[in-house]
Amino acid sequence: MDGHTVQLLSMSTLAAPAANGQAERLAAALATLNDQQRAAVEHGVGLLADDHRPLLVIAGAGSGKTATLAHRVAHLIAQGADPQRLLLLTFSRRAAQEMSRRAGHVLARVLGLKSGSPPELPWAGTFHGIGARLLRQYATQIGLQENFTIHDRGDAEDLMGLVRHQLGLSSSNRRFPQKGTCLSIYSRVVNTRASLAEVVGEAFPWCGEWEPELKRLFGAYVDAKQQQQVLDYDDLLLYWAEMVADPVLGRAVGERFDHVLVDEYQDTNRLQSAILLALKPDGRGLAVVGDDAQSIYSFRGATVRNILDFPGQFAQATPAGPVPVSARVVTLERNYRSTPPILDVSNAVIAASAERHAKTLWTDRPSAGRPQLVLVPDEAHQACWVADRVLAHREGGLALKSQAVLFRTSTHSAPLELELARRNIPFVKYGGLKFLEASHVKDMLAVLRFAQNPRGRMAGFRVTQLIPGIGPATATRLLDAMDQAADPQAAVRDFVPPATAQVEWARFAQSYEALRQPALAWPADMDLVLRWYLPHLERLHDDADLRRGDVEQLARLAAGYGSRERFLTELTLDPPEATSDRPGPPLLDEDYLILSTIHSAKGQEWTSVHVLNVVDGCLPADVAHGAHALEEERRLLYVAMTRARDHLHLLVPQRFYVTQQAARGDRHLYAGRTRFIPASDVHRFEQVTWPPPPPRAPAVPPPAATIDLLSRMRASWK
DNA sequence: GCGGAAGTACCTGGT
DNA sequence: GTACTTCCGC
Repeated sequence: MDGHTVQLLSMSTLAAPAANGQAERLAAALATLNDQQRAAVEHGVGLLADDHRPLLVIAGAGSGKTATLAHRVAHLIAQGADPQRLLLLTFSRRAAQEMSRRAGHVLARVLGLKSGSPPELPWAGTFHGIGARLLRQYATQIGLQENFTIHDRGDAEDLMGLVRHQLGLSSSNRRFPQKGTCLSIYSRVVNTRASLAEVVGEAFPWCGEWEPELKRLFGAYVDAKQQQQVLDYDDLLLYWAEMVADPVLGRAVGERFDHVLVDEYQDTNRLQSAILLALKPDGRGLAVVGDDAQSIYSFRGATVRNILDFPGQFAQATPAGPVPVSARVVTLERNYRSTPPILDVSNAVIAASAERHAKTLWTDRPSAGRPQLVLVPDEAHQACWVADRVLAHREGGLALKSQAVLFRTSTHSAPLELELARRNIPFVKYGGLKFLEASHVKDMLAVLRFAQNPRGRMAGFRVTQLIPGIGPATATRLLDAMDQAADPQAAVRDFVPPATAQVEWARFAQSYEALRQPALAWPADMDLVLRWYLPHLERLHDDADLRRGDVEQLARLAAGYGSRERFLTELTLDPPEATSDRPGPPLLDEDYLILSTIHSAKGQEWTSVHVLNVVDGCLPADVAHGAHALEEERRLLYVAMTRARDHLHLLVPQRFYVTQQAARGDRHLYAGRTRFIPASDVHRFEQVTWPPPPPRAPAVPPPAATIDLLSRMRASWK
């Protein structure tokens, strides 16, 4: 446990609420809130402590949601709550960091701490991150080994693919769903707690004929994971949910926390709400915050029903038996972020939404110019225009960091990235291709994971095949031998490789032995892995130089973690955003433009926001079929627009080259403005066409002289 | 059984 | 453009 926490604990327990000016500082902090925010902060705390109802805060975009949660945390602790018994859950890593930072800030102020020591909340994190921590702590009670490793999406897909192959479902004359699709179906079943039949019927109707095979596949997939002591992302929630569903363990875990606060509740799924309900069946100490208009993760099984159903889920014990208790609901509608014209267009977009909580944001910010709807010929011009505007804003005194460019799909920013690089405008991109997806990074991590958990076959399979002369068959023979051995390491030592692989095998076995030494002090592991892997990297890749940079970057990253286990877990749950093949992330103190997918932008705000490709086919994405999916696309546009404080620019490229076509293809289509901004709403925008239609070129009279060019051409061959 | 070559189907969002 | 499969020579 770190020093901050201990310090906090003693301060809050020793200090009576009124001591040393704390009450005044708390009152001053609360005075910065509006009535609704204060109601959310004070509910069930201090003088209102006998109100035990759970709390639901419906918080519109820019309504000070994070500030409200942060103040509630500070208020709780100032009133004597133990920070170590406070569980603060978010669904994304970025949101968790922001929440911790903000809460720590308010807390430091209220408790009168020196600004140099920002207090930390030990149990603030994502559902998945907290789940991983709890499962490791209770591993032995639930039949897991403490050294279990975690599969990211790629590993999980590969394992699914392997099992799919083993069951004979992969021969190409059968059109069985791809491994990625299989994993999506499986994941959805787990996260929505629905039956396979329901999920296939509703979300994957084209896979209906394969239901019995899918069931068999998923059973084998679960067996494989258990055999290997690996958990996938879904397991972090599933095992947590199953653990707390047990009355004894559920009570034990639930009683560790006096208060449970959940951010972005509209993006939680059934499994997550089941966890909360099991932790706090009477709702005491439970507070959730969300906005149904910003629900954009239904592809991950999130459901707005969690918010809608929240008020009626709880029962509290009384002498006469359990009595249903309804949640206190507080709605935050006042927007502190955007100018009235931005709010106006955002409200217009979401007003057409089919089903939603009636809620209209208002602000008393002074009015300003209308948002721009910018017509450009194509994506190249779009990139040019955005780069121009970004620079113009910066000339006007607006730092790059206060500006963001948002887009539906990671690839949409490619032309812009080129243009920015060309003009030397630094930027950082969020979302999209990950560092961890590069094959050389995967190789390195697989070695570490194989050392951490010798029963993890995916890691072992990958690593051993790096050795020349060892292919799938030999790798399988090794892993089988390890499976059957009481001591897997002995199986490595005794393994007899094919003759062609002998030298390299010995080199590997030696490194593996060293990596398995308990005395090995992290991050010394990294040096061992590097020494073994670099020769393979050189041999396997033409662009080894570039890749070596990534691998060394990974080694530097490793030094920042306390142990191999921490490194692997944290890296899987919190992957670094970018590979270093691009100009590279600028230093932290530099100024840089933000590029982000709309999904990754949630909860953020910028003074100026550009949204790319606001055309049908991109937003809504053309893969979004069905009314349900379309509504989610609408909310995506709403989320994008409500990120803007002062300037909002929506870009509409008219001609759109079709990606995913043969090289040199020039298929394109003429896209239309997104259907979410109908003609009747266009007047709310300032309309811009760029470049402006060129003025007619003045006619130039042809010169009088003429030459016989054609005969000269013929003459040159004679 | 391995590894390279050739052919083919896919392509969102994030833990 | 990539990832995965099949094919073929060693």
